[in-house]
Amino acid sequence: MAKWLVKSEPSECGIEDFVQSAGQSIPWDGVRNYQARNFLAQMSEGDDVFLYHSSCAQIGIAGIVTVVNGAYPDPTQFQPDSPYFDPKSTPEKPRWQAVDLALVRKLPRLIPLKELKSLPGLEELALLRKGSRLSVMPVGEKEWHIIQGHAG
DNA sequence: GCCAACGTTGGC
DNA sequence: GCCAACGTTGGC
Repeated sequence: MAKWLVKSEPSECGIEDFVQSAGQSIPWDGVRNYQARNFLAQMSEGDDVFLYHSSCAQIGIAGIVTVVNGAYPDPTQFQPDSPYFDPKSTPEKPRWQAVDLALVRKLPRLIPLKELKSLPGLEELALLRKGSRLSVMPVGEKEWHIIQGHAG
């Protein structure tokens, strides 16, 4: 099973939203970057995903979620009122994808970005590469275990 | 708020 | 196809 990491501002959708959704899935929509979209499309049911909090007071990995529904056309691209509306996309040829995610567990403590940067063996992690703005990215098995082991 | 890095757009 | 201008991301 593949492993992934998704970024989100907790004010938009963070680990607390998953905790409060009580096992219900949350649509992961609004991704409007082609590289991120391509990774979304590769997600399969049962894949595990790190949830990363960005642009906030406590930046870092906050929890683990899982893919409960693989990629489907992101409905927000067809909604004129949505901030994610894309007039160039059509239902016949949808441009953007979404997946459904649900909580696995909130980490006992958030792993701060600074700490991730200090961990040996994470040099390949796209998250830590300079200038990386990718919001959906694969995580290697090795990196996954390093991070999860560190989370305790 | 600042600013570096990046992605996208659009004129040519 | 090139590339400058612009908008966005995201850490600090």
